[in-house]
Amino acid sequence: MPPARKSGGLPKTSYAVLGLLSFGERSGYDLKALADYSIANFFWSPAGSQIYAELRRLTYLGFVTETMVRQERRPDKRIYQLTTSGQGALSDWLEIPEVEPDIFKSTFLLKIFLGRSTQTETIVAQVEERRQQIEERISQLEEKEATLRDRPELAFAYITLKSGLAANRAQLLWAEEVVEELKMRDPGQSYLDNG
Amino acid sequence: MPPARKSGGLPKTSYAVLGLLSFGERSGYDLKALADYSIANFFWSPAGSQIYAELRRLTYLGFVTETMVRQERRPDKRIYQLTTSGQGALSDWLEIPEVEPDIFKSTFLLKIFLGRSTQTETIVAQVEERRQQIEERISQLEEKEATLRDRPELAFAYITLKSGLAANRAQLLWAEEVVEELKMRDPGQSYLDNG
DNA sequence: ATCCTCATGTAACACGTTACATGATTAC
DNA sequence: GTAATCATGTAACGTGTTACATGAGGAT
Repeated sequence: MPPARKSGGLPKTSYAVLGLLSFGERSGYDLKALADYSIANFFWSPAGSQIYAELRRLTYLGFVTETMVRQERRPDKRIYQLTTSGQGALSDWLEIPEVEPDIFKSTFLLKIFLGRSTQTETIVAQVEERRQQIEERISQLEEKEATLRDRPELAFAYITLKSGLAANRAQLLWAEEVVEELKMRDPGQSYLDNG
Repeated sequence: MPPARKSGGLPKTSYAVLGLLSFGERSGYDLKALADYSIANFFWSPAGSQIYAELRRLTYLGFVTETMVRQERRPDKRIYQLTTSGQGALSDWLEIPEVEPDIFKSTFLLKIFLGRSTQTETIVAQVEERRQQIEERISQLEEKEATLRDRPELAFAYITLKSGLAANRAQLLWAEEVVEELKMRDPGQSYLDNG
């Protein structure tokens, strides 16, 4: 049995799984693939083992049902589908008006923040690498955008993708500005004062 | 004794503490306050208890030294300062060229993504509330920006703050677009098809 | 031959949070 | 009087990751 939660609903992860199952029944394995494809960028790219644990919890709670499917050329699998109760839990949650703040954690920005403890070139190099990563990211998202545009049944996926694009484009501009400014301000010198 | 790490350096949290101590010696209590003020937005707003645990680990590792300070009108406290070894660990880490991806997790975007399982008005309302939150956020950051501008000793703090501003401004535009589009596309109707 | 995909899971661990405890001083 | 600040910590818990195990089928 899963640990009882003290108060206030399931962990967000559970709702993510319920939400993915609202698009149709799936195995744990397929759910992992779907999560990686759809919500990994802004929410969750789960470890395989966690998906299976989560599905056991949801089964125990009666929010999904498990169906064993025997296969011959592939390992047997368990298919999960939302119950009415699970659908209810999902839409109840979606309707909670409170908007929680995002979780954002950037080791990269921490390093920048601590920049005075290294040479400026080190920082510049890292911002430049970050800039390249962002460019690749943007290319990927733009490809995905093309496949989502003009498909009204995927409108909400499109909207969240747009958010990612906006964020990355803003950070691209930021990175370019920073590189220029640091290169100008300090052409080859280090701060290592401390105290 | 703290658990030995299997490989490859300390947790990022340790470097955050080392980094904050590079600005000067501090008590656990003061470190928490400093973290909340400086790096909370892009990295870390630690629980009090975690700071103290982290300081014990860093002491054990020889990266900081602990000095007991007796006080009369306040509880006694322990002041921590970086050792040479700690400074070395910090700058070694800063110089690692690998740029790790940010961690981003948005329950808000998950709800948007699952929007077809509720009424559109519910989604619109949440995006509108988010928009307001972002506006407040931007105001706070702009205030901070004013205090940081033209203070070259805080240049790196200024740069990270700019990143936050850019991100929030981009999300503000996104939110405004989304609200308009959803209101136009669907003036008061719900999708609840499933399967 | 070797690797990847499909498919599910166990065990151990690390990180971080919450709740709780203590207790004096200072500000409203 | 009540609350906030200063100051440090313990205990319990929940989440998520990593490493590992198994094993057949299909691709290169």
